[in-house]
Amino acid sequence: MKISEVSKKYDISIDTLRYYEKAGLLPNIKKNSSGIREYTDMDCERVEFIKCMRSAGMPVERLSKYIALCEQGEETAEERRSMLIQQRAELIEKRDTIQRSIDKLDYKINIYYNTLRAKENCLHKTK
Amino acid sequence: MKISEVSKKYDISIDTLRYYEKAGLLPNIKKNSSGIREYTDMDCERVEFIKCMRSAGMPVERLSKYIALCEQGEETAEERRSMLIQQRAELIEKRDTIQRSIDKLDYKINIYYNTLRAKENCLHKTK
DNA sequence: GCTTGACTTAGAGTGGACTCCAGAATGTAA
DNA sequence: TTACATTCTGGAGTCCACTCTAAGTCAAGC
Repeated sequence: MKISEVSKKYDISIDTLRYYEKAGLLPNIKKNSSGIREYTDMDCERVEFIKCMRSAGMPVERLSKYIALCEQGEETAEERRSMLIQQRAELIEKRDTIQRSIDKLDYKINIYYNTLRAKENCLHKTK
Repeated sequence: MKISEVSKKYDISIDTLRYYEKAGLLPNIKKNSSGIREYTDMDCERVEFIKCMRSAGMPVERLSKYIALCEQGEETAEERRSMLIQQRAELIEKRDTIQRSIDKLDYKINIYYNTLRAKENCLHKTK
């Protein structure tokens, strides 16, 4: 796949794909004789994983470190696994923080609702 | 309350508190005769709300707009409410995105677990 | 052969949210 | 009263994650 196809498939800009590559998130992308990138299926899977992690806010640098470990082979499996566990813990924290905001918003939205209804009610009565 | 106390209470840096003020998130902070800020209980409540929303990623600019509406009085209640509803929807989206990442991580962590266990098992047998 | 469009690079620019700094004034404790 | 901490202001600097620009290469179609 060429870069524009990958870009469309995953809805990630071409610039961003090249940026990720420079940042070490997509090592070893093959290029044809005239220097044009050719993404393999494995590259695409990686793009998908990156997209998923980035959308949850995992920093590019940490992702880069994780992928570097992947490239080093089996002996880094344990370390990679513990990175993922760590990341998972952070995301759970983040999710819960967001949930608390949602709860606060629900509370406030309800107050507005009651206030506005009370007002309307009041208008009704004075009619 | 003085700025350093507010800073400690909510774990927000003094610089950030002043930055929020400049950005319109904390309008009308009173200052004493020598120009030193004195935060009222209402200011503090606002700081807490800001902290909650910011920790969930609500942009400073939107927060600033919301607070400006608050300052305009009752006739903006409807608009404020719909801003909160909108924000709530975005946070639910965000929370779900993070959940999908967590699910993906769970899946991967499990694969590592199985792989590592299989390896260990193998070592056991060859002993 | 020439244009068009997709690709390449290195490097500069942007936006958001802080974070730090210099220099001045004010407050507090020994 | 001397020293040290805290506050103030305006503005500069930083970090992250892109995003854009300029200048160039290459393949396909007319």
